[in-house]
Amino acid sequence: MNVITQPTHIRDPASLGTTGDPGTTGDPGTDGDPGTDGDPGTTGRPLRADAERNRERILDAARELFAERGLGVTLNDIAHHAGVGVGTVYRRFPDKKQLIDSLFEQRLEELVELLERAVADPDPWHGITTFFEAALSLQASDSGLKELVTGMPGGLEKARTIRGRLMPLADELVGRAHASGQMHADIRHQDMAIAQLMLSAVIDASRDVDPELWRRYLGIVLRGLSAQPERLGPLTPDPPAPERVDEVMSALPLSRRSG
Amino acid sequence: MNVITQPTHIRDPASLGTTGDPGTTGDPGTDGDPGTDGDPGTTGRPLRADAERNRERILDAARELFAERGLGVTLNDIAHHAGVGVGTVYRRFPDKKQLIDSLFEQRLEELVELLERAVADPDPWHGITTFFEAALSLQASDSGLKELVTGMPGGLEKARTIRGRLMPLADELVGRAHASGQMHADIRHQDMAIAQLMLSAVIDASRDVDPELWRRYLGIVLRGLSAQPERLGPLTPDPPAPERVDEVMSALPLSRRSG
DNA sequence: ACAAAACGGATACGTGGTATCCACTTAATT
DNA sequence: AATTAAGTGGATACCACGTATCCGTTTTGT
Repeated sequence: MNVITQPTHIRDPASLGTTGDPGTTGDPGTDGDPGTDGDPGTTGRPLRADAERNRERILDAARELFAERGLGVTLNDIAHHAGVGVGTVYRRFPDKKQLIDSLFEQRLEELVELLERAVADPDPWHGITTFFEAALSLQASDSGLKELVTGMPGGLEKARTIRGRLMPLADELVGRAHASGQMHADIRHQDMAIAQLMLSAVIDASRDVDPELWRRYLGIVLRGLSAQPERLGPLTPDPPAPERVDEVMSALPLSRRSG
Repeated sequence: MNVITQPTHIRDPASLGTTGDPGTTGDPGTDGDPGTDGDPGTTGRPLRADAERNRERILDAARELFAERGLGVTLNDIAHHAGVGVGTVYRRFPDKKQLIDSLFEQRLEELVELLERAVADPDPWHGITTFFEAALSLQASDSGLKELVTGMPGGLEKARTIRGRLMPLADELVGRAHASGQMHADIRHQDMAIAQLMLSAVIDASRDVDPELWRRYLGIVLRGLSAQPERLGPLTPDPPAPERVDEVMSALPLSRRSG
């Protein structure tokens, strides 16, 4: 399930009314583009009160559903959850990409701030651990955010550029941790990203079994990154019960590509 | 993309010929079940020479494609790659599940052997590292195997039971490593599985950028599991170039569940 | 009261998978 | 070589599910 499925309709003008479609053949739509209706917020004209109300509702529903089920939810789902018709959603947001963009811009900004705060921490290692904890915590509570950070759904540029802003900060942070002798010498800042990726996998897989499980494996990974692992605290929480390991292992999505 | 998509056809008898389907309405098939044709290998009657040849071809193609692209490949893909028609594949293998089962039973057995050998290793830690290396190496070179080990596609029982056989062995192995003081005291055998899962994510994500990258992160994870991380060797290979981190982060499949 | 704006949801349309059917080809047997 | 059962192939039915449209109806603002 690609998060942003390729637009499929795009009715070939030549095919208008050639494939059946009883009763709709003639008379192009009156709603299709009634005077640059789309793009509210850029155009000056304010939305009608009910429209604005619905816009909010849609945004709320989208936020909730994306967080809960990831970016894979359909606009129909969102519409239903918001208590409006599909048409309303599509009038407001030309496609899912724009809806996601307008929703997550701010959330992604949070990540940057988190990392900036980590860099500013007088104790670099403390900065690193708290950053990981905070960032993963966000991802654990918001599937949509997680997918924006790891999987790059379709062509969301926003996610890419944000990752571009994170990189130099991570570099700085790792540099400081090296200087203070707390980070193992052969760790590079790129490893922070891959660590995130590994832990994201745990978040994903264990969400239903123990939503806090990632903390344990963050502990293990941090030991692997640290120059003085013996100084780090005990692992929490406990590992999954042996009977449930299977559940965790089985909860991962599978790879793509078919032809 | 679920690996084993629910069968969709299963033509409702009542709907025969009610939805159009010009020219096919009457006269049930002559090929549908000509005297228990299916299940070759259990039934005594040997296959005709060409049929047997095609069976091999299909198996080869399936092996190759599953390894290369994961269990998501369609039977049509396999048929084409084998140079036979789809019908031929479906006559030989009632559905994809059986094809997978007959292909991977042996491969999964290999994993068990690998772990048994690790348990037998006089140096438990050496056993652990070599097991991880061998198992992940297998997974890196065979997407299908990887998916059987982590994602449990649909209802493949075989994978589940194999994992059941792995567990006690892992327990034994971790016990020995504890006894020899090489494994960190608070590690449990369940953590081996989750470590696999994390590293599988790296394998998946980095396959196109650097297929050996998982070794570096295995190194980091092993440091996190070890009681004496300072004794472990340097990390290899190097991390991905900063410009390529994005590629890796973006290569992960996304979560499932829609409604 | 009236027009413009917005609504809603049935429905077209596309994609991409599974599985079928039957006219034709081929191996095995006589 | 003739016969025929076994096997083949691939166009096609069929379905699930997603996106996006269209237009009769409802609501808002003046």
